Amino acid sequence: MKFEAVTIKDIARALGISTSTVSRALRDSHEISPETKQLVLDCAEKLNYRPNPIALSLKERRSRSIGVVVCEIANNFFSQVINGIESIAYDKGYNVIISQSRESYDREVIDLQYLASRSVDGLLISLSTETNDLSHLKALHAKGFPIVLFDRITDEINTHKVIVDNFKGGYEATEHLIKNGHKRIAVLTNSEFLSITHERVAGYKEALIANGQKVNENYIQHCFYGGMMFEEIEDAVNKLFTQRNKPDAIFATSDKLTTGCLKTLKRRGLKVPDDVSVVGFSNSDLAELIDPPLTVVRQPAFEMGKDATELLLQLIESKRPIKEFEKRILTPELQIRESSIKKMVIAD
Amino acid sequence: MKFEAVTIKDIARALGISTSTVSRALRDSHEISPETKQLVLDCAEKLNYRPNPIALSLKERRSRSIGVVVCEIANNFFSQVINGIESIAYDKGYNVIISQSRESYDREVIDLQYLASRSVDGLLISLSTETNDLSHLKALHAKGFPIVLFDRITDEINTHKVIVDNFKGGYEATEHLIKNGHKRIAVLTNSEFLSITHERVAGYKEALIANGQKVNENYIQHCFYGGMMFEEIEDAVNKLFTQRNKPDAIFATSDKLTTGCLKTLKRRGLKVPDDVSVVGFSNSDLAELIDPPLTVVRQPAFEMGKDATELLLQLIESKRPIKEFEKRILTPELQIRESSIKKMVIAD
DNA sequence: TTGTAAGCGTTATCAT
DNA sequence: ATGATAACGCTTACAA
Repeated sequence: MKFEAVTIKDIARALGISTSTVSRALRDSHEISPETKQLVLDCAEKLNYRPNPIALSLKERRSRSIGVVVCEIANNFFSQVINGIESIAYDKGYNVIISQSRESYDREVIDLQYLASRSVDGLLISLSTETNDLSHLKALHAKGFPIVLFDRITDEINTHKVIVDNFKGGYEATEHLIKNGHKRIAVLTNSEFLSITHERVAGYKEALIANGQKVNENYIQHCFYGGMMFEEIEDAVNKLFTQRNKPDAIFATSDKLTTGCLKTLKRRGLKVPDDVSVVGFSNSDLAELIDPPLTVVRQPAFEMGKDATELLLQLIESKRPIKEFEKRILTPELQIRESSIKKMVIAD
Repeated sequence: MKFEAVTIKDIARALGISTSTVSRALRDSHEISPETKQLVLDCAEKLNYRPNPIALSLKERRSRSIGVVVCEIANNFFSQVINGIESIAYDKGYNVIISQSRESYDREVIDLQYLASRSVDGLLISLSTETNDLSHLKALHAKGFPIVLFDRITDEINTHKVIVDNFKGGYEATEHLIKNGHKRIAVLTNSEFLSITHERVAGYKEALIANGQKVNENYIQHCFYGGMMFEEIEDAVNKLFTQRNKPDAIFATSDKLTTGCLKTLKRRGLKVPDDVSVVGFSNSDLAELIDPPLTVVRQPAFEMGKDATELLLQLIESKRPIKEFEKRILTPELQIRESSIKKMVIAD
C-alpha cells in the first residue's frame, strides 16, 4: 500500500503528449504553446504533481542539501549555530542534514564519508575534540568538495572559515577578572587539539602577562571531552582546589564547562563569587538568572551559522574556483554582570 | 573543476568487465567468481569508490532519510529531542533532515510539502503554534506517508504519537504549589491550539479542584507564540500582576515560558519566591543553578526523540499496514528544589 | 511547437 | 559466471 506518487509520465499519459513537453511546460520554457502550457499546469495541479527531487538530484548531480557535522546538537551554542544555518539554507532552498560526531573522531570520519558521498553538495563542520588527524577532511577538500569550517577549525585546510575572536574573548574575560583584583585566575578549558582551546587560552595568558601576572600551568585544566561526561569537569575543578595555592577565580572556556564548573563548585560548597569568581563562555539565556547572574562571553552563534552557510553556498554555486578563502572573525560580547565577580582588594 | 566521483562504470572500464558484474561483486552476490569479486573489491578500494546514494534512492524509491519539523531548534527541549532522533537514525543508517516552522503555519506547510515530496521516507513532527487546520498533514497521511507526531500532537490524525504525560506534569507542579500553601496560582501557557496547552492546563485545573480551590480564568495567561518574542511573555506576566488579586505563584508550562517568566519577574523587581513562587517546565541544565534553584517539570526529551524515531522507522520499514497505532506516553519528572517555593501559612 | 532518445548511477531481469 | 538491457523520474540536445 505504498503511495504511488504522480510523475511527469502520468501527466503526459493523461494529456496524450510526451514527457518532454510536460517537462518544458512545467519549467515554463518559452518554446511551448500557451495552450499546452496551461493544459499541463492544470493537469499537474489536479493530480497534485510534485517533482521528484531525487531524480532531479541524479540528473543535476547536486542534491540541494548541505551537511552539518557538530559534536553535539543539544548544546546552546551549537543549536543556535544550527538555527542560523537553517535560516539561510531555507531561504536558498537547501535542506540541512545534521549529524553529530559526539566528540568521536571515528564518528566524524564516518559522518563525513557518508554525507560527502554525494548526498550533500557541501559541508559545514566544527571538528570533534578527538580529531587530530585531518586526512579525511583533506582528501575531501582536495577532491574539490566544498567545505566550510566553523568554530573549531584547523589551519591545515585552506578553505573558508568562520570563528569568533576567541583570543579577544579570552583576553577580555581574564582582564575583567584581573581588573577586579584577582591574582590567581585559573582556566578550565577543552582539549589541546582544538583551535578554540589555543585561542582562548592564548587570550587568557596574554591578559595575565599584559597585567604583570605570571602564567601558572597548574591553573590550566584541560577537559579532553569538553565535559561530555560531567565527571571530567568535576575532576578538573577538584584538581584546582586541591593544590596549595587555590585559585580565586575561574575562566571557563565553553558553555558546557561553564555550567559544569558552577555545578561542581556548588557541590563542593564553594560560593560564587565569595569563594571564587567565575566568568565563562556561555550562550545560555539563563546566565542572567543564575545565582549570582553570571558574567559571560557570549558568541554570536546565530550569525556564525548564517555566515558559514553563506560562504558554503557561495562555494557550491560558484562556477569558477575561489581565488582566496575568507576567514571571517566575529566578535564575542563580554556581558558583564558585576555581582558574579568578587571585588578583591588591589594591593600593590 | 568539479570533482568527478568514481562510479561503478569507472571500475568496469578499468577492469574491462561489465557494470552488472561490478555491481554484483560489490553487493557480494554469490553468483560471481571469487577472483572477479576480489578484483573488483580491490579496484573499488583503489579508486576509493563510494556508491551514489542518490542513484540508489531513485532506484529503490527510498532515500533513507527522515524529516523532522519542529518550531525551533535552539530550544533545550527540542534540541534534546533531536539528539534522540539522531541517535536512533544514525544506528539505523538514516539521515536526519531538520527544518523549523518557527511557529508559522505557512512555513510548516511548506516544510512538509518540501520534505514529503519524496526526499524523505517519513516525517517526525511537532506542530506549530499557529497550526489549526490539519489538512496538509491529513492529505499526506491519507496517501500512506509515514508520519509520527510528538509533543504537540493532534487527535485528528491516526498514527503513532509520542508525548509525555502532560496532565500529570501540570497536576504535580500545581499540587506541589498547593501543598506549600499557595492559594492564588496562575498559569502561564501556550496557544490554545496546542495539545500540550490543554493537557498541562487540564492538570493544573484538576489539581486546583481536587484541593478545593477554584479555577480563576484571570489566572490563565496564554502566549500565542509561546514566547518567540519576549514581549509576549512580559505582557502576560504584567497582566497577572495588574489585577487586584495578584497571584502568589506561577506555573509556566514550557521551557521558554519559564525562562521568560523569571526574566520578567526580575525586571519587575519581584523576588522569587518571596514575592511569588515559580514552577515551570524546563529542560535546562541551569535550573538547579538559578537563583533560587528552580523546581521544574523535566521532560524525557531524549527518550521522546528515540521513541518517535523507532516508531517512524517501524512504519517506514513495515511491509504490511500497521493494525493499530501506538500512543506512547512518557513520564515527566517533577524535580523539587524546595528553596524555589515559598512555604505559605496554610490557614483553614 | 512537439516528440525521440540519451543519460544521470545503480540494480534486476533476462540472456548467454 | 558474466553481459546486455531496461528501469527509477527527470531534463535536454537533437530531430521532425
